[in-house]
Amino acid sequence: MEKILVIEDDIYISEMLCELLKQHNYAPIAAYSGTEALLLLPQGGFSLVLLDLMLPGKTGEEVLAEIRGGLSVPVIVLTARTDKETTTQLLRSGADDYIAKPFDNNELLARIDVQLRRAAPPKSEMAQLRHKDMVLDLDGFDALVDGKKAGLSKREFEILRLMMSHPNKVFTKNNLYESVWGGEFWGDDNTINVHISKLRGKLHALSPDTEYIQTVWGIGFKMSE
Amino acid sequence: MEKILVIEDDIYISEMLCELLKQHNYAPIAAYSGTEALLLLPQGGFSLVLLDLMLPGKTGEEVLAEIRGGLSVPVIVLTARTDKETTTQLLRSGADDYIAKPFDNNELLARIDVQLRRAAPPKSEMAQLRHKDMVLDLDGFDALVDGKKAGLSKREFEILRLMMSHPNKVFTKNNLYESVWGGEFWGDDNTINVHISKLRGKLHALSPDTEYIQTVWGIGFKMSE
DNA sequence: AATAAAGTTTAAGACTTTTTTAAGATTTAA
DNA sequence: TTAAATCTTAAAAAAGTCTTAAACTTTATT
Repeated sequence: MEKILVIEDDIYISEMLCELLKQHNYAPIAAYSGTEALLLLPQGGFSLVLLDLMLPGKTGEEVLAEIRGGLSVPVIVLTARTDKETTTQLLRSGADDYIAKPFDNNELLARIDVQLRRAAPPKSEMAQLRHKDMVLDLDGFDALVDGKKAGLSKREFEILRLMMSHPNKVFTKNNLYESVWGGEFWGDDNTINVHISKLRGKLHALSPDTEYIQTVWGIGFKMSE
Repeated sequence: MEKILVIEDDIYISEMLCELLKQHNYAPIAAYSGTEALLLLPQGGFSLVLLDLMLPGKTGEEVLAEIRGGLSVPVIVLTARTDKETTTQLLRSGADDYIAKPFDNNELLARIDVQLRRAAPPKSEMAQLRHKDMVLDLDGFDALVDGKKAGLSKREFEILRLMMSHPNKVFTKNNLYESVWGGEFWGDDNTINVHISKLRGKLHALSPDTEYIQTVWGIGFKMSE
């Protein structure tokens, strides 16, 4: 969950902000002065800073300058002054965005979204397949359930990739053998069964109550409904 | 010089924009319709898009959707509608920022600045990649662990640079060979293994207890978790 | 309910891939 | 041109995966 530092001296506004952020699944941390903010910031872990301009201790401008001196966290400034002079100056001095007080909750959330999306390391590719709560990471060659890795072997991964790219198809052993092993299927082969078993075992370890691979008796296997 | 695509059907505004951009050392390219923009975009090279919402051919919203479908170029929308509804929707649907028409030149320039700064991380930061306690110094062509140099060879450095720029991806030997050696991979080649081994040896000398490069059996290598 | 057929699981050995070492070939730098 | 560094090849050792086989379980059929 993304930690957001809320730098705002007005307790009423601060609480309102934190409440709003919590409701939208962020983890807000409140700082009530510029100095307090500068104490909290180096401990890191913040994905974004919401900064009120008028602060006791240090002004928002000073805080902004110090943040920009050493950190790359995105900063959205809350300001009552919306004249072009001020806002332009703000953007120039390192703010990533600003929003006028009083602000609209949805616009604030949208702007937070944009900054977080921007700041997030550019995911090289969203190369992934999904099935229920499992993600098959095609770059990482592994399956994940809420971030936990299954540790698939190559064959296991390839079976899953094949099946997940056609989630409604039932794969015969013949199908699987030809795609994954790349040869013709010799009827009396138990290899696939063993691999499916291992695969289920690894997925089961991540999420004991979910069935991912379904047996279709007399035919083969498919991804569960 | 940064190329900026100006998508605006009003010739007067378009020229004014291009003139402003030229004066500030950008290279503006004008598109006078959504369809024209979509023809120009794939040819790439644009650092930023200025998008008017009301367009002939395709609406701005459609153009925005198509851009977001495949490109990561930042988009600033020019809009006359500034109600929260519209602007929030814009940001949600992939715009990076918007500016109200008629706009203030300085504010526009500031916002362009912000987006370009965001899109192209500052070079000082670009000049290094980090992984655990190791820093890959792209200027110095070497890896460092608390200031100590690994003394990488060219190939070793390039392997590490490739892998560290996609820290979650598993690189097959094919991947590595094609990127680092620049040719096609000849399956029975042990060269990469030897280089990885040497590389690990040098990193190990700097930090004996840290694993930097992880083997993914049957597939390839990746940066360790 | 008994039987046959199909699927599942386990464990051990076969097999493949990776690691390491060392020597020879090639490239780079002085 | 020579010396040094780097790269490639080769081979043996180490590590991990895959297949086989056998015992067990579930499902379908008579």
